[in-house]
Amino acid sequence: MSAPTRRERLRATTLSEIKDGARRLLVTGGVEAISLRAIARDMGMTAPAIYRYFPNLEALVGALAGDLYDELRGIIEAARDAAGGKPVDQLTAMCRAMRHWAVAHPAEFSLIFGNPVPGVAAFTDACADAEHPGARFGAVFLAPFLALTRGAALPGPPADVLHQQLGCHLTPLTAKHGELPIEVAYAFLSAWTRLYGLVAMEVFGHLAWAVDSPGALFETELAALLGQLRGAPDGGPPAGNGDGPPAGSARH
Amino acid sequence: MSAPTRRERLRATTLSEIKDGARRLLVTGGVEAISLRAIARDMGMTAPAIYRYFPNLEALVGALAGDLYDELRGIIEAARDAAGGKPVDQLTAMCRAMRHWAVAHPAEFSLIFGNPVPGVAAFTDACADAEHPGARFGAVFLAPFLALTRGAALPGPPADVLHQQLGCHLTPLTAKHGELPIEVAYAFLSAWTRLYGLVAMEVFGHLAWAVDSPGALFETELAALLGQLRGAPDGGPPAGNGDGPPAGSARH
DNA sequence: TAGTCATAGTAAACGGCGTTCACTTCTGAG
DNA sequence: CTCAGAAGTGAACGCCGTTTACTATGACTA
Repeated sequence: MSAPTRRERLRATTLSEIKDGARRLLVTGGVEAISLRAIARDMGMTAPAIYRYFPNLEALVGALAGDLYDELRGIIEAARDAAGGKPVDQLTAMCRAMRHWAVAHPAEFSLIFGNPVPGVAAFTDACADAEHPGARFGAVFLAPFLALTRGAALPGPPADVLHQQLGCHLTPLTAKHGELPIEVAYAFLSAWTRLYGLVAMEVFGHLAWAVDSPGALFETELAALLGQLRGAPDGGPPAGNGDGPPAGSARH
Repeated sequence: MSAPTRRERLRATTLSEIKDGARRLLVTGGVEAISLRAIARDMGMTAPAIYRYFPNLEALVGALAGDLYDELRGIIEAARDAAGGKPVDQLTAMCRAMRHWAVAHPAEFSLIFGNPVPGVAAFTDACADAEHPGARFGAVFLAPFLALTRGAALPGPPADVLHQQLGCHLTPLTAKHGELPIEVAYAFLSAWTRLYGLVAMEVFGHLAWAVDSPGALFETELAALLGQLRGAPDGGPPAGNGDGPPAGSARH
């Protein structure tokens, strides 16, 4: 298994060249610009040859989405590892890395976090249990979140109200991560949807009518969110020691 | 100007028939399923005839997006008007109406609130100042929001910190609505992005890995959000007197 | 009423697309 | 050396958006 044959090497390079071409088209023209004929043309091939590597266009787009999930997850994990040991700094760096990647790669972000595209939807549904890419994302954010909120007075309704309102509707989340207190699970989902809403609205252009520099709004919102989690009175910034600007004006 | 000629009447009906067909295709197959040839086929026409009504496919999709904006805005305004005079009840009803429409019409929601689609992006950029559809949406939510938060102790950083961090980056929003205190503008944007993130994640299927009944999470989150705005200690539900379920399990 | 003219529609065509099928070339294992 | 299978080609089918030339017809005017 150690020595790949010559054919296997050629196949691997061709496969990655196909996905590189697909991503180039995605970046320049959006999802609908990805076409087998254009990819093959850029490679000096003909379109039917791609069918030796993917059963159809949708499967190619799905595989591309999977690669993008892994890429973003790696970036976020790297930001976490470079942020020191304090959970609040780790979470801050991870959220900033997420936004930074999304703003720098809007087409890629749209592919994996926007409208379900046929290929991506199939890819998302196919691995719905343990290896779901969204679930792995959640797990990455969940660990420092748990560390941060351990023993803290979380915002939101008290546990009994949560049990009454949410009941067992969070089982898909709690079943994956052992015994997760319901107030922690709720606080995590609340924070995750807040982060998503902020980043997605910026990337999709739905914030341009109201905000001049979305980066500033993001930093303010991030500070408020992490401050609320720690029970702070919504005060100062969360120790922006890492790479991101504590109160800057990120450029798009 | 009162009596439209026969030709004008025919033209109007044909135009709405075209948009009806486009919407039908949008609902059944997503944005990429909208095709001039399919619309014309359903109408018993040929595709080039549609060019008498729209310069190209993108313009048709943009017009459809504009209609959907108006439809959703009308529904939200109706929910507001049916919710009585208390701002908190109005906001509750409006948020519920927004989610209800989004869940009931995922394709339409995706078209106007998801990834920028060529035609929709052009439509969105074209009227970027006063008549921006997102801006009119914001205005609809802004009025009861202002009434609710008047004199209340808003969550989030104090005004001086906001001035330092956000500075004049909120001018696109404040310039449209007179003198808007910066803490109100920030609280409004924070609430709006939270609502968007919650609804968009549910509609796009990005919440299925964690939550069983997104409706329950929505109700909990909505109660917490409105409770925070009123300065309440994150307690009881916000007087669900209207139509929506106070703690129900909305079906998808 | 007869004439004119813009309007609404058609048919044909062009290029691009995903996908299939028959066919050729070439690699690598026995 | 042989040969099965992998990789790639070319042609074709049906779909698509869009353009062009052309026709019928409703509406206004002399």
